[in-house]
Amino acid sequence: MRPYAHVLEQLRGAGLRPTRQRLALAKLLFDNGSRHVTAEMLHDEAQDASIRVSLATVYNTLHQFTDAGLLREIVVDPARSYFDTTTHQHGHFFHEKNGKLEDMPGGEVRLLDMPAPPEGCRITGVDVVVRLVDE
Amino acid sequence: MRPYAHVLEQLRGAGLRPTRQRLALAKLLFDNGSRHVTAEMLHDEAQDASIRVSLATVYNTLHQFTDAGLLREIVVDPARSYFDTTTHQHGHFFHEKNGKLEDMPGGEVRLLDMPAPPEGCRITGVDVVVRLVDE
DNA sequence: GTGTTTGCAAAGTGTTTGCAATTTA
DNA sequence: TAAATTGCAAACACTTTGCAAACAC
Repeated sequence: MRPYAHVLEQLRGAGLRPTRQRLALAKLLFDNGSRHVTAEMLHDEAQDASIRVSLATVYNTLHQFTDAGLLREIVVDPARSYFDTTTHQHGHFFHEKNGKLEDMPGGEVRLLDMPAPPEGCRITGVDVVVRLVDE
Repeated sequence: MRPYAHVLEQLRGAGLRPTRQRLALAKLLFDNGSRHVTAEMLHDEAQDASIRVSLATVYNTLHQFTDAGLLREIVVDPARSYFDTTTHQHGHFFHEKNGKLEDMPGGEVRLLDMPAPPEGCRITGVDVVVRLVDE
């Protein structure tokens, strides 16, 4: 459980007003441990919790939180964007059958023999996705 | 340069007739070394080479080639799908600025301390993408 | 009050699909 | 000739945008 004040602080730091919608979405995202959500999943969840918020605002909020460093966008599925509440470097298991995404246990993933990046380029992130099917 | 007969063979093996469109696209894809293309890129290229082929057919062909094991789909950009002519396991550098994708040199990427997949699951692929920006 | 944020509906983007015409074997 | 393939345009799913109304400070 992340302390609630932390989010308020981060929002302020990013110049984002703590509106009803943003606070409610932050609560859903950060009060339930490590999470991996799509815009639609979060929107449905808000509806279920009787939080009135439009899908457009959910999209905006997810991107604003990502820009503020509260979320990390994970690209695994060409059809939709996932957002991860765990922002430090770590790998993922992706279940192709049902679209479920989960953190790989065991902390940071390290690569053996990582080549140097091309001349003049800086690494902004290393994504490791292990794709799974039921057997 | 992959021998041309190889593609014909693979197409036949997958039950795909070697049509004018498929052969022309195969030529563009496999006669120029390691390539990373989107449907639109390949379509434009075909146009430039005066090959009449519709975008829908390019999409179909890319997926048929992928199912036949001639291509590998790489998910790096929520906005579009990339297809890689190198099908064995290897990592990628992705230039966020211009959307260029390139193979990481040095052969297969190995992960340190890879945790076992969840119970009852089989690994179908390991994707490693290093994201880059110019500095 | 002033500037930000929201919600709606419309527009946008990449991709897929239905179906008649064409092509392959 | 029978079955597969193509091309077009329409349909699709997800995401973004324009703008008036609502809200935060």
